[in-house]
Amino acid sequence: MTRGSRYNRPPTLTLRDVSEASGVSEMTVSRVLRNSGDVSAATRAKVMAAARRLGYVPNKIAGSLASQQVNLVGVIVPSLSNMVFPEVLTGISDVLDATPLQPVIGFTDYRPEKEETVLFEMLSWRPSGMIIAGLEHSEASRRMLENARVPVVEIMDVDGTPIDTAVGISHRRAGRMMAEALIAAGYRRIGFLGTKMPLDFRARKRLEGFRNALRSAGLEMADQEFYLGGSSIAKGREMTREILARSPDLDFLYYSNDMIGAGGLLYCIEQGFDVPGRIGLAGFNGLELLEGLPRQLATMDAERAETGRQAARIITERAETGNAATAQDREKMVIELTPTLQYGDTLRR
Amino acid sequence: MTRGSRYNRPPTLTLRDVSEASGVSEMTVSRVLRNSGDVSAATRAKVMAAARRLGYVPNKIAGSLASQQVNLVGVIVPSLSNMVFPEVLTGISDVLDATPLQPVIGFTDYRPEKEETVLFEMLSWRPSGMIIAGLEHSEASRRMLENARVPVVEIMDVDGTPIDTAVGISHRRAGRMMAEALIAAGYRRIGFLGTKMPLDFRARKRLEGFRNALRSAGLEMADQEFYLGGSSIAKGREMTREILARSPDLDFLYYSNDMIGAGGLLYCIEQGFDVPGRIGLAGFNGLELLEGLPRQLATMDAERAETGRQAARIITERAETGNAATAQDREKMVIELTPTLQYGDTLRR
DNA sequence: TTGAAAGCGCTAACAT
DNA sequence: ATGTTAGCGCTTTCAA
Repeated sequence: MTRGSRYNRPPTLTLRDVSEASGVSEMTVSRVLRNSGDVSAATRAKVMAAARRLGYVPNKIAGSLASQQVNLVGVIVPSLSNMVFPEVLTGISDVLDATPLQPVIGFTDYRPEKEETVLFEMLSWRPSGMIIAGLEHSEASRRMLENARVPVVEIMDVDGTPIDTAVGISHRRAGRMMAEALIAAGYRRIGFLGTKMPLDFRARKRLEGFRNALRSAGLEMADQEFYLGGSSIAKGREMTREILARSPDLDFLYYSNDMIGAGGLLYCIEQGFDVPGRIGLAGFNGLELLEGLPRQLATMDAERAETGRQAARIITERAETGNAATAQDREKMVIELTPTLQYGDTLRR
Repeated sequence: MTRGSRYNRPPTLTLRDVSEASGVSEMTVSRVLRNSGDVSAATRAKVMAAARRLGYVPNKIAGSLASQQVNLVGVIVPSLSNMVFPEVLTGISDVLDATPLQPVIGFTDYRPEKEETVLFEMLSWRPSGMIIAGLEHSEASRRMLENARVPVVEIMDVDGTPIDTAVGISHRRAGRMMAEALIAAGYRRIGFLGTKMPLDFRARKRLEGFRNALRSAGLEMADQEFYLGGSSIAKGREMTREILARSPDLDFLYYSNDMIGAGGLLYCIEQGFDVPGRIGLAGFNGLELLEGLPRQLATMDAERAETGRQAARIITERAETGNAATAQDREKMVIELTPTLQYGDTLRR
């Protein structure tokens, strides 16, 4: 049977082609192309020339099957739309770029079923590690991650029990910190504006932490406004109008993200409100992209790039030391990063 | 030699484990798990139960090697940071989600060498298709794409010769359209503000088209300002201050993207300029996220999501009809989408 | 409807 | 420094 005859598809080049073209055995060609083992400079040159001339591209499918090594790291995040995940991915890339590992990205759209599908799909490629947003997963997803025999890093949340390792900020603490800051600044009639999305656990935890801190200070949330769909400046503007129409005496508005916070800020400025005197405002995320607004919104930076970098580093280290250290035989580890409060121009000190 | 003994790594489950657990041959297990061929309901049930119980995850590496089919589509874009590529990716995902194909994303950071590396890496996985931003590639990259024997769709630009198929808007035409609109509106002293990045070919083509249209109308660009680094509202504000300090008589500012355009808009409003009377402004991209600013910036929408959808559709169709139709034996095809001019509140009609 | 055999393209392990 | 052999886990093909 001649090569390729099993399929009615034109075969791409193989090691064998390079071997024939260079007069060097397949095995040695393989060694040259992987920079592995001792190969004389002369043969190396012959092989490289032949490979380049033919335009040979190695087949990683075959290579990975043979070596039982796949230099991919699965990364699962909710979406790209809200600006926060691109920064995490950048952090991950920055670290992996210096290694043989390559990130492969998947999206859940905040839907557990989709997370399950994407995860199954990724694990079927036998990656060297998994980085996944959040600590809340379906039972099936947890089991898959536990059985996968690869290092697993859950990112952007540490409020809960990780499968293996978690890196990120505590959103409960972030909410609490913001509440404490604005109480200290003397604000008392506090409103909250945020997403209705029941599956954004991190937003929910921030709200919980915020509310608990208010209670500890003997305060209650005075009013709140929830919305569906994507965050935008326009949405924040509209919601702010509504909550203030209903509760004109609010003296602080806490937004679940900077995008809607920016809308609120623009609205308040237009209305001529004294910010931060008559009313204070704060968002969450520390979006650089909003710098340059007429005033700087108070916010809390979530250490996104650093989270990505640390997660990638953990995977890299463990992938190097062999796959001995996996979810099974390793103690759970939590790395909590500390968010920074930025007062900006919308929160009195 | 017992299974796995070649490696000192604990093996994950294989078909053979499911076969043994269910008392059905490996081959039939494979058929069940792929929904292929005729299998009796009884055996199917047995197999599914065993697979689920064991938590079996198929090994796509092995499967793809055997079947010579890889259900991956490589997608290469410059970056995620500037908001435009996430939308393209969303369009691609929307279409691929209904197929067995999965996107795999790579970034070039606008660097041809990195594009080359990423492309080589991707092709080594033998994907079913490639989607890549732009028409400008290094010689090596072009050759790789030509020899890859997979459908190739170049996106977001049609000003040039595609390797195989191109989908997107003409940036030259976009620049020209904007120039014609503002000339028709009576603006005459025109300034340009944009990125210095020599490798952002699309931004450059827009500028070329814009300039050519000015010349056709007997006008010259009155002043221009270039910057390095990422686009932000703050940057746009700063640049606008500078260009107007230097050339106070400008009556129109054309920004190479909406982000810096937004900064310019905020600056002009603050300065109390009559926009669009005394001075008109326009950006490029149609970023939804900026809706909600005090005024709506004139812009031109680049059909990003639609570009992604069409590209994905092309790959899907060709992947189905077998790999016969590849870059080699197919005529080059260009699909030009038409951008829409949005006047907003900053461009007189 | 089910099974057995061969082989996808490469690399680990073991010669030489 | 180079070559030989076996096999990675699955699917195609062919036989029963």
